[in-house]
Amino acid sequence: MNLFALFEARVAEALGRLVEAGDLPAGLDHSRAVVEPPRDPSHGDLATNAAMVLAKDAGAKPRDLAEKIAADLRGDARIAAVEIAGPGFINLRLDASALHDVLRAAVREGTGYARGGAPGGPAVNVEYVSANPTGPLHVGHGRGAVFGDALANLLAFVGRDVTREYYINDAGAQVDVLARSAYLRYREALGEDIGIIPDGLYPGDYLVPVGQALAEVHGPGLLEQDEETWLPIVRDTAIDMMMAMIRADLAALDIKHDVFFSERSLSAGDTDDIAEAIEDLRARDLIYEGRLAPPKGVKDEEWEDREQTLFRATAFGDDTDRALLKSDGAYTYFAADIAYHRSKYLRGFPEMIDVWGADHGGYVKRMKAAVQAATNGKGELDVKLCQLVKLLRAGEPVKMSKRSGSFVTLRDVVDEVGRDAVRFMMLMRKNDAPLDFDLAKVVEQSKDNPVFYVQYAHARCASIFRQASEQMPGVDFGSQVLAEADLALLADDAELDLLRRIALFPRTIEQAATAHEPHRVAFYLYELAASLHQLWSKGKDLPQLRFVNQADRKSTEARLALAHAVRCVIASGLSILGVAAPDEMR
RNA sequence: GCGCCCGUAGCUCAGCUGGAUAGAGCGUUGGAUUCCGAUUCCAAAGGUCAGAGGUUCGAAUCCUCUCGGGCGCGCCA
Repeated sequence: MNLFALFEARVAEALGRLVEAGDLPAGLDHSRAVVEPPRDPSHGDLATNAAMVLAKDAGAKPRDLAEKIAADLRGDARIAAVEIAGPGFINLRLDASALHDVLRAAVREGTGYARGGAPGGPAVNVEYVSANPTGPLHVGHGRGAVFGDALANLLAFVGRDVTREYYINDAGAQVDVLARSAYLRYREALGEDIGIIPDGLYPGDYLVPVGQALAEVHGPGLLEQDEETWLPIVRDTAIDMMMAMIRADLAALDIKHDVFFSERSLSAGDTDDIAEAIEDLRARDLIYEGRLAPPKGVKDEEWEDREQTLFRATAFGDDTDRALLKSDGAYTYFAADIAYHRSKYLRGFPEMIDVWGADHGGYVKRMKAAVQAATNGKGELDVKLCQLVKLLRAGEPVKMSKRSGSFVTLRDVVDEVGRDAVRFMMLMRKNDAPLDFDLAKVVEQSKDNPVFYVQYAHARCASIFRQASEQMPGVDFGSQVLAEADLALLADDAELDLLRRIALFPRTIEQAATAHEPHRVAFYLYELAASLHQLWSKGKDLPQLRFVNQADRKSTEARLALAHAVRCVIASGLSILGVAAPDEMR
C-alpha cells in the first residue's frame, strides 16, 4: 500500500469530476500532477501540484483551480484538512486514521510490505564485478560488487525478473600474461630459483598455489614443451583457480552470480558469435572500411593512419566510429563486447544494466551505441559507474602498493571489519560519488556508525517483544492480535512521525528501483532508525509512551504493532542491501 | 584539444528526476539523562547550492558559458 499513489489516484478522480462538470477542459495531460510529501512537515502530510501544473493549459489561475480541486477533496473522510498555499499547492493533512490504515496494512503484510510494487516488465540482466581473472579483487571491485548486488536485490524486491551476471575476460592478452606468470611459479614449485618476477608479469604470491597445482598434476612434464603447447594448459588452470578465488572473495560478501559468462565462449565451438554480430551489423550498413582522424593531443608521428573495419557508433550518439579489428586481424575487445551484449539481448534480456568502475567512463557512449545497433533499438542499456574508494584508517590514507606487498585486497577488508559494515558503508554513498572508507570507524559501535545504528534499531524492536513476553507472560502478541490492535491509541507526535516514515517506505523503494539507486534505501533506513530511537528515548521522560505497559494491554498491543512494522521494514530494507538484521547486539 | 562525472554548512554527504523558508551526521556551543536494552536525547549557531546568463508560475535540480577537481581519449583489457 503506497499512500502517495493512493492519493495521487484520489486527486486524479477529483480532476476527472472537474472535467465532467465542465470546470476543467478535457484532454489535458495530467501526468505531471503528483502527490508527494511536503518538505516542511508543518505543511501537512501530502501535497499536490495539480493546480499549478494544469492552470496554464486550463486557462485558469492556479489558486482558483486549486480551490475547485480542494472542494472535491474536502469531502473525503480520510482527509482532515485541505489548504491552499503558496503559488497554488494543495496541502492535505490526513486524518490519523489514514496513517493507522497504512500501519495496519504494513503489519498484515509483514516483510511483504512494499514488495512486488512494480511487477512484470522485461527481464533485466545486471552485470557486475566482471573483474579480470588475473588476481584477487581489490576494494574498488568490492564497491561495484556490493552496488550491483544491492541493485539486483532491489529490482527483485519490486518484482522484476533479475539475472545477475559476471563477464569473464578470459580471451585477451592479459590471460596470456597470467599464464606466463603462473608458469614461472610452476618452475618455482619444481625447485627452480626464479629470482625476481620480471616486469610485465604478475608478481603476486597468489599465483604460488597455481604453480604448485600445476606441478602436482603435470610433474616436470610441461618444462620440455614449447610455450605454444603449455600456455593453453597453464592458462586454463590459472583462470579456473583465479575464478575460484574471486568467487570465494565474493561469497565472503554474500554475493552469488547466476551466470558466469566466458568471453572465450563467444568464439568457441561451431559458431563465432562475434563474427555473427558483425555480419548482422554489416547487413544493415552499420560497418564500413575507413580511416579515423587522430584525436587532438595525439602526436602525428605516433599515429599510424590506416584503413580499418569500423562500426558507425556516431550514428547512435558516440563521438567517433569505433574499430572492430586490430591490425593483426584479431577482434578488438569492443567487438567481443558487442557480441556479448547482443547475446544478453538474445538470451531474453531487453533491459541490461552494467556496473563499471569510473575509469571505464569513456566507454559508456560506444557501448550504448552498440546495444542500440545490435538490438535494433529494442534493447536498453544503463551503465552505472562506481567511483573510486579511498581506504583510510583513523583518517590516515592506507598506503597501497603492489610492489611493496602492502596491497590491501577486498578480502583483507572484509575479514577485518565484517561483511555488514563493508556492504552498508559502500551503499551509504551515491555510486558516482567518491567514497572514503575508514577501517577504524566502521567497526565503531556508536551513532557515528550507520550500520550499527540501523541494526540496533532492528534489535531494539526484537527486544521490545522479548520485554513484552517477560513482563506480560501469557499475553498473546502474535501477528493476528497485532493486526487487530486499536491503532487509534497511537497519537503522540513521535508515534505519528514513525507512522509517516513507514508510509514512505513503498515510495522510497519504488523510486530507488526506477532510478537504479540502492543508496536511497540505506538513507531511508537511517532515518527510520532515528525515528524509532527518538520515540524510544521519549519513553524515558514519559513512561506512558513506553512500548510495554503492564497496566495497559491495549496500548501495548498498538505499540507492538508499530514495533513489528518497523522491524519488518528494516529487515526488508537490510535484506535489499544484503546486510544482516540481528535480533540482538552482543 | 575533446568527452564523461563531480563542485551544497568548518568536515563527510543527502536533497525524493522542476516545488514552498535548501536538510542530516560529525565537529562547535548550551541543556537533559541511576538505564523498558547499551554504545543516548533536545536545542542553538553555521549557506552567494563554485560563478554568470537562460528556460517558467517556480531552478541546487534542465540548457549555455566560465572557473576549479577527478576519470578517459585509434588497434591494451
